[in-house]
Amino acid sequence: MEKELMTEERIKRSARNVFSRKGFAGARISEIANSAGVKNAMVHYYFRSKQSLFDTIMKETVMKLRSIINPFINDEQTSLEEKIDLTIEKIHIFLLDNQDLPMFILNELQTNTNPENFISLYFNPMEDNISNSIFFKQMETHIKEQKLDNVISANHVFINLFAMSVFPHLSSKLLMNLLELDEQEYHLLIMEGQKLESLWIKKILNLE
Amino acid sequence: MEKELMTEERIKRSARNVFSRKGFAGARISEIANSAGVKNAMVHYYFRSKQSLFDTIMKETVMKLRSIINPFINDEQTSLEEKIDLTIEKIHIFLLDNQDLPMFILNELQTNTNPENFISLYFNPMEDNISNSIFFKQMETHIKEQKLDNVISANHVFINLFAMSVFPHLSSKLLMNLLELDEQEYHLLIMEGQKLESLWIKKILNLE
DNA sequence: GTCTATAGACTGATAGAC
DNA sequence: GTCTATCAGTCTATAGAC
Repeated sequence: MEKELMTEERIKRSARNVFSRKGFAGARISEIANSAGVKNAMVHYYFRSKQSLFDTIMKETVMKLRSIINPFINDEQTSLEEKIDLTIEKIHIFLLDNQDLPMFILNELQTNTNPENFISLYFNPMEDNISNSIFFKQMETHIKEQKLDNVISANHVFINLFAMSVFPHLSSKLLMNLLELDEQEYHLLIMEGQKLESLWIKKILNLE
Repeated sequence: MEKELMTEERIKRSARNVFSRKGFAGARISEIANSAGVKNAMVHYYFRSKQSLFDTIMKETVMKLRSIINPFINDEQTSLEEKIDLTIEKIHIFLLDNQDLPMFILNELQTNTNPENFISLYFNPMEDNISNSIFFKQMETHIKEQKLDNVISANHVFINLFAMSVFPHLSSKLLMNLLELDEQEYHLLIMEGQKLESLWIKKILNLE
């Protein structure tokens, strides 16, 4: 029983790693098994098939992301300003620990012939719908109050908020090369960037 | 001779499509061949192997992107302001015609065990190095003149400029779902976003 | 639960006729 | 240049011993 949980968890950890580096099609059961220190058959014993192992991993990962984001996105107590800071900070912290996650999600989304089904499989259309969140409504209200609504919409702000927080992690390898930075320098740049992004989004919104 | 070029071009067009949707590992020679209206053996006749077909496509695509970006990145005549507008505009136009390109490049970069080799295979470290471009130097000079250099660096601006122009295309499917927009609405949003991004980058830099 | 052995299906690549 | 046929290798998945 003790060992059972150990093995299952080791396989999942290895699978997270291999799937996010190679994608579903490129991942090999043998690599997942080897890297977990077990034989191929064990992977099938615990998860039946490659596809169901993948689904398990993906569901858990998205769930973890949702559990971090959703609570304060819908918190009525915090201000728009606080939410902006928090979102950017939480996303950065999460992605530093899960560097491969954005590619993991986007990659399989792209590969899938039916993206709508894929998204509805892992996301909850009611809870995860940003347009219905308190955050979104606060943003809309602010834009109207500041009379910015003839130039921007909440959608624009959200897209660029995600762009600025996610893209640096997503394209780290390419950017490190194009900007000629080593891993440490780039890491430092991302940390500095976090504060700047908050500042910029607020500047765009005439906040503070 | 006439037919030779036709077939070769049809295979490449089909390969571009399949590779960017499925990635290298997920792509099938048979799908590329079928979609091009030829038999499997023809793909090998013209391109010898799956890998060399992929390399050909990737090289051509990156070359096309470079040929669009590099000329005005290093144009001494245009101002910093003009370069910002132009970069954002050119990237948007290019990505509208090549929606799958960012994933195509990033995906295979991630998959590769040795990203440095991959990048040096398709990019030219001398010409494509942003840090050495006129654009980058103009940016640095401006930041110093405006005494912004204690808060931002040219690197930050470039990362976010790319983030804002590329990310909306990269994550279109996910964002359309999370924001509850159909293809037309999202397309309109991206077009509006283009002007805003130029404005925002300039606002950040105290330009105009 | 874990192992070895192997089935069964698929895929990239080549040979050879036309 | 284009086709059919087929090989050789790889990979997922299962059967069965322990």
